[in-house]
Amino acid sequence: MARGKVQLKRIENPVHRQVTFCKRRAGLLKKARELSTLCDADIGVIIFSTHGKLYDLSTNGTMQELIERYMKSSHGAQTEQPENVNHPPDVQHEINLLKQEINTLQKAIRFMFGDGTGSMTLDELHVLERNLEVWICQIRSTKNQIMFQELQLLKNKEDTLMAANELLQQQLQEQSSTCGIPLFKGGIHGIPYPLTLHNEAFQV
Amino acid sequence: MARGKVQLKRIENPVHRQVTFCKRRAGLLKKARELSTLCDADIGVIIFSTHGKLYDLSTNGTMQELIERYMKSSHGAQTEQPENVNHPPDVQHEINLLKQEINTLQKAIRFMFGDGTGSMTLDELHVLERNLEVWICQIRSTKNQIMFQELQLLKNKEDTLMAANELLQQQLQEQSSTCGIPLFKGGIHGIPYPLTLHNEAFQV
DNA sequence: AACTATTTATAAGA
DNA sequence: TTCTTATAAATAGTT
Repeated sequence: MARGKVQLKRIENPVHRQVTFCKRRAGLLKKARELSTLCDADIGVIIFSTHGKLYDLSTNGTMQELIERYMKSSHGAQTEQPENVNHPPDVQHEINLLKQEINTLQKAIRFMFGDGTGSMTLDELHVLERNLEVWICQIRSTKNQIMFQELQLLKNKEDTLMAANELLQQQLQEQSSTCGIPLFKGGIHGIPYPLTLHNEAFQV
Repeated sequence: MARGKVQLKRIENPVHRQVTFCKRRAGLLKKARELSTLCDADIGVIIFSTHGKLYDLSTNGTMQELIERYMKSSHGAQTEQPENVNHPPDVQHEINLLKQEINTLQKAIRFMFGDGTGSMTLDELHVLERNLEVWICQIRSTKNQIMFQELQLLKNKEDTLMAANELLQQQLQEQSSTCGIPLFKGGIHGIPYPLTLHNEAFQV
């Protein structure tokens, strides 16, 4: 783009091509980063050079995450052969509702980070408050579920350990009575459950 | 890049942001195609707009193929590191905290939209719950502020209207006593405050 | 969507 | 490779 117009075809001179590749690659990645920053977009760029060397960039999170998101979204994506699909009105309505919700959420997140002033209307705040309450309920329910599962897990562990303990005690007892060697002063019965874990984590 | 330098940060005006997104997205994809053509490179670009809409381009073959090739090559790739170079440790700490928070928020939003399953740990859920509670408090406070302002506004309006009423009544009275024409049967005093608005919106 | 005044990117040269 | 610079391209603000 300077000192001469460029022909839009493969550069045959390999040195020239390599130099251009470096420069334009840097330019492309810079543009991608700028677009991401300015417009709050999530962008990934993958470049394989002629020689198969990989250069990549993902502006938010890892490329893995972006690719996963891509896999989920790619049905009917705006793949650069633009076929502007006109949705039927009911679908469009659904879409509009979702967009509105996303918009509210974005505003909400901005609201949360400090600038809390004028950006949201009373109605939006009201809706958001309701949503957050529902959200908290879901979270509490999920927390309970998780804690319950862990509790069960621990109980199972406890049972297993108790059974193991009993077995070990029996074996010890047999051994000591066979060999005539008491293992502890006062005999084994002074320490009723030597290996029992007294777990009190969930006894609140 | 024209008619004024651009600040490298999120464009707050949503209309402006959308326009810039369209223009620069087109620019980025064009650059990608040019680089691919000129330097015989294999390039893929994935763009998610703020609203989650997907735009993509892959210059040779399908994006699927490119992604597969990426998966194979990505070990030790020339990944563009977001200048994570020498931050002082305290700054790095701050950055890490923010990244963690962003991560939690992203998970949270995914959580909220249905898939509420295993993605979040108990600790993350706990933190999120706390944050949401704080958030709700802020929202309630903002709502109160807004409502209080509106209340003041309405009271002022009421005062103004009452004063206007009184003035009008006086004028009517003078007029009727001057002309000797009673405007209503039973005289004006039968309707004490004809123009008073009985606003009960905030008397809950 | 079209128009420009400017900024940015970069091709060629050093 | 890196820098410089003339020029092509991209695009911010405007209509």
